[in-house]
Amino acid sequence: MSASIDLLKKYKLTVTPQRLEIVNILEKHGHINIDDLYVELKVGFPSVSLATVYKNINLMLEKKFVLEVQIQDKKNVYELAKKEHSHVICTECNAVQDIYVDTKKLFAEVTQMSHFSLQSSNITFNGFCLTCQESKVS
Amino acid sequence: MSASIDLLKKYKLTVTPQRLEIVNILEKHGHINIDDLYVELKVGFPSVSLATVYKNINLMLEKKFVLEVQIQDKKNVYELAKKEHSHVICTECNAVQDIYVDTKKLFAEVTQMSHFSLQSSNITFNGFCLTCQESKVS
DNA sequence: CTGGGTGCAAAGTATTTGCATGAAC
DNA sequence: GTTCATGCAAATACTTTGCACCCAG
Repeated sequence: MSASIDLLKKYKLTVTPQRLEIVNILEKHGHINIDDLYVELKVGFPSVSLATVYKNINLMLEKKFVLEVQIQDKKNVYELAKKEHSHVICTECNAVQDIYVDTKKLFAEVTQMSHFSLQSSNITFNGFCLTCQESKVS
Repeated sequence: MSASIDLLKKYKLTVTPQRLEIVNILEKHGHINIDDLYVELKVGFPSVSLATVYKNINLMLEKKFVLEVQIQDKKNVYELAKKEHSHVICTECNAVQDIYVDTKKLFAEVTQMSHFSLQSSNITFNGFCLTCQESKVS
């Protein structure tokens, strides 16, 4: 995947096989937590260390092409940065779905009420995904 | 403060001086993290242990009359549960302000888009509070 | 009294750091 | 060749647990 190489170069990070694979795993999963990322990285790099995962994710967070998503009562997950969006999380199976909500009005409303100068928002919804809703009925 | 006593009794928790003070501190601060809570609790109870703080906060979270608020890149803060609301957080001074946003439309919109059956939402905004805006200009 | 709470110390979990070796450029 | 990343181990940070003693009801 040369797209991953380009991404690393764009952000002035040395291209290493481990880094490439981290980007590919993020790409593939959409959202993944540190431990799962580590497990999956081990498939290709059995001797990789958790420290390497942390160091790289932290670097990518600094460069802001990876974002951290906090999920109530669960471990943070990471995703490649793309168009700003919100998340819907399944309480049952932990699935994370991106959702594009128009926050303009909300921003205006909150700005007026709070008198803050707003920079960003974190919006997540919790509930049950279609699959888990169905399996609960049965 | 008998209100705090009533609150503990309502949730079937033994009334102890430490617990009362924790509730009072939460009441007074609105939002506070574990460490600050611990420091403040020590004023009245110099020999209190951090374990006691954790145990009690966890109990209160279970009983759901205290809520945890996750803040991007900062330590979680805790608040007494009240009418559902969102938060605006100052990136500079960490001030947390409650904000009452109407989420009905948002819920409907997101339900339709995601096909999730939604239970709850977490909405936080980040920016600069009035005080910090002013001190940045000067 | 008796059950539950507190405080201490130890254990557990999560994350970061320092450093020697080795890979990238 | 020089810089930077990796992997290991140790250190740090955060949170939970077990247990002896004590307080609340």
